[in-house]
Amino acid sequence: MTQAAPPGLTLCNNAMLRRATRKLGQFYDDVLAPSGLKATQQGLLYQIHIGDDPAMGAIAAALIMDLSALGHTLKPLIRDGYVETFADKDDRRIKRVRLTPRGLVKLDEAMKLWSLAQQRFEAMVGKDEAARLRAALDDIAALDFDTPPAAPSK
Amino acid sequence: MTQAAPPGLTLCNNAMLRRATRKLGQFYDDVLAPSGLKATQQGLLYQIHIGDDPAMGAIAAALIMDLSALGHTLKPLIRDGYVETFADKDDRRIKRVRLTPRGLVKLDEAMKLWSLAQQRFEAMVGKDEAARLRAALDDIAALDFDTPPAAPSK
DNA sequence: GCCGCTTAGTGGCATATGCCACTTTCTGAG
DNA sequence: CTCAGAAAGTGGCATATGCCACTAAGCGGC
Repeated sequence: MTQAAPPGLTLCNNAMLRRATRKLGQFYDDVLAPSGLKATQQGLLYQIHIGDDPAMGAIAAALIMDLSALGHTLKPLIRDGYVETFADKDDRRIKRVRLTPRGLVKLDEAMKLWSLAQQRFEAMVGKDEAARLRAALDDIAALDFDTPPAAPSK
Repeated sequence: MTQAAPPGLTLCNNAMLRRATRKLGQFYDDVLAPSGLKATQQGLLYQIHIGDDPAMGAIAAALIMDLSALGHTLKPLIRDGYVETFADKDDRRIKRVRLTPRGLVKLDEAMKLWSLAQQRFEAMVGKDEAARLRAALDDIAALDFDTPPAAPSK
């Protein structure tokens, strides 16, 4: 099943985005299951990995997610010993995050599975189409919705 | 800020999708805020509205969401008196859902705000681009990931 | 009519995300 | 130096979503 959405539903950009996210999320989660990580967690570990002991705020900004949401999402990963935090040397307000050796191993394991999911997905929609899609999504992520309809001076 | 994602991040189709969903979700939620509904709730009310006393399973299938997740999401809406459920006359396993008069009024109110969000968004990315994006998302939603790489007979 | 299989939901548990109210630190103006 | 205001996180509360184990109801086959 999983038919094309009924005309009425197909019109809302946000609803369609969420719908596709649920679908794709289930797929990536399934493939990542053997690692015990969810796709969101794998993504978060990766984000931390490619950063240089990133501050929580920096991670949240990169992923466009609420700082507190990041804090919550980080908890199970800390609990399971994959990541650890430590205060910045110069600014004690800042809390930096890094992978533990165990987290690094787990990320490696997860990345292999991620590759499979990624490849399977791109084999179905086509590499070009996937790239186009990611570009479109990145554009959306970069939009500036602030300006209330009629933007004032500042 | 909200920079273009660092190269490394931009590669995961799933991560990019979630990231864009968070961003767009915040926008639609903001615009819908005056109604007291979240974009997800407005979407759910709408889905129920355009259906003919849809069964929970039907709604879940249309939105590609877990049946139990739908049940949970429905609770606050029932609590607030926007929707009500009733057993199907012929099959007592089936629980149908419909808007209450109050829910209908609230949906009308929310749809007006939704239109604003929708228009503002499409004004920024362009109507065509938006339509193209929705089509791509619908395609993803329609994919069949079941077949484990090498699909056997049955 | 009875039994096993399937279908539709429910409840509990866990993660994903957000917003808001605070607390702790920093910073800059005077 | 001192204090108001900004910046970075934390905790609590609420919704969004999923998976799994169950329960209740149809459906067939014999």
